[in-house]
Amino acid sequence: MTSAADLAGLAALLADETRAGICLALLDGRAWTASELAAYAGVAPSTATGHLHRLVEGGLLVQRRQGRHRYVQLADPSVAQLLEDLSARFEPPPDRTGGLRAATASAALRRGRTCYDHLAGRLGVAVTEAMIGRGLLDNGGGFALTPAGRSWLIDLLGWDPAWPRSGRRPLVRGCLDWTERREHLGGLVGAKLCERFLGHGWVVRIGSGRAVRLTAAGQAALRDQLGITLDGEGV
Amino acid sequence: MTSAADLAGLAALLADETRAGICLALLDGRAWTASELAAYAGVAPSTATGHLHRLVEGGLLVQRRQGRHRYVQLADPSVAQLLEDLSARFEPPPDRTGGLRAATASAALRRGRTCYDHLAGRLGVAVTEAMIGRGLLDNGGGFALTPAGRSWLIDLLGWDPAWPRSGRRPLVRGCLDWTERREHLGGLVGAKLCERFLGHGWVVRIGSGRAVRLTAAGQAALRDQLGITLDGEGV
DNA sequence: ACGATCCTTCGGTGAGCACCGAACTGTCGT
DNA sequence: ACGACAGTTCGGTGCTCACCGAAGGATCGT
Repeated sequence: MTSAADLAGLAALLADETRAGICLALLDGRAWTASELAAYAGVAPSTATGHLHRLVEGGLLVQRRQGRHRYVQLADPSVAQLLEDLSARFEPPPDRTGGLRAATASAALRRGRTCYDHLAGRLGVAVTEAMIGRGLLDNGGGFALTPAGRSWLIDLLGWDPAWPRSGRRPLVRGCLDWTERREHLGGLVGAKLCERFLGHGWVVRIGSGRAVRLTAAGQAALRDQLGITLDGEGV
Repeated sequence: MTSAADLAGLAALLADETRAGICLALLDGRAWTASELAAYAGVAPSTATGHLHRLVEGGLLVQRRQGRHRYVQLADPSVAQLLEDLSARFEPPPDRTGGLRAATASAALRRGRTCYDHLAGRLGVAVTEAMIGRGLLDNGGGFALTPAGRSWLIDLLGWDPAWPRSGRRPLVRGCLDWTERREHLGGLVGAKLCERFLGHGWVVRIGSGRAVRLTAAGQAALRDQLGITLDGEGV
């Protein structure tokens, strides 16, 4: 028997626009630092500290301290699921053939989607895993780029990851995928890859959401570049 | 793209303990009057009025005016789903074998569960439908008990529904089942039946949530008493 | 050792809001 | 027509809480 106080307490965590914004930002699966989130939400660092404490206390977020940084992240794929369920009430009505459409929409999301600015879902995970051994090193809990990976990226993107970078965003970063329960590739390289995939029409967005579909050109490119075969399909 | 303000606004509706309690009460699918809810939540009628306005405005509840009464009800099965998703975070962890377990858990809920204090799901609907024509009258949108139904209950429960009752809770009441999209039996009789089913071990709770499972004894009882056959199973 | 950076703790301020009682409107029963 | 009852509107009160700036760790780079 769940008490009303429990439910109210959980809801109160999301009832503030700043905290809600923080949670939505974290929906990308990345771990953000406290000040990144403060800047993103447009509040003072001291204010963000308080919010993060409440969210961690409430079990929605987990934190990891690393030197003088405090990284926070959604606690659990179920939290992401919850946030997406809540957000789903605002998306344009799924309408038309109701249940079926909803089911195929969620299937499409599992198949492929953007996560923040990189690829996720089965597509994102497949690309990531194909890159492992082709230039991406998976050293348990983190990714790294080998020289071979660097030249592969230069060939594919015409972009050298070793170029001096402005921001401090890491080149490669693991990002937990909550439909696949595996990591996919985030970070600057993940974003560049996604940009190129979209730019070349290898994947196209389905509607206005985050779901993407692999095109025929994309299938060919994946076969040539990474030696993997995926069917685009569906809807 | 869902804005943080939307999410915060939705969450704020549930972030108050009184409103949360009202929504949980309405999880039984019944339509309550404003003063019933005020009494239930322990606040003044004027306070309840305000809360109900906000909840209706926010789309979580719908209202129906009938004479001097104002009946409110969850707007939609998806609202009930949302409330259950949120509440699920407080039930002891379903754990073990993760994803599969989650799928079977939701299947178990569809199969049989308690709804407030009576039976719901396929089990609840099957029992209700078997009782129709055996003493339960379905006069479109409401149930009523015939004399035959009364003696059936006396035989089965050793409890006479015609006894003077303390509260004002109706004897029988239809309760919309959002997995079956049919009505099942609520009210005092529904509660007594559920109590007896549990007390006799005809159904047992699965874990500590609301899901229940029909036992072998329960299958026999349903066959003898109502002439229906259901398989218990799963998990 | 030094300053820069990240984060935290601590008052203080202001707005929002949950609550009530009292007065009012509408509906029902007799 | 009358009182009883369901619900509403309207001030007024008090608490919670989001926010900031200033000051104080803690850690990093040099």
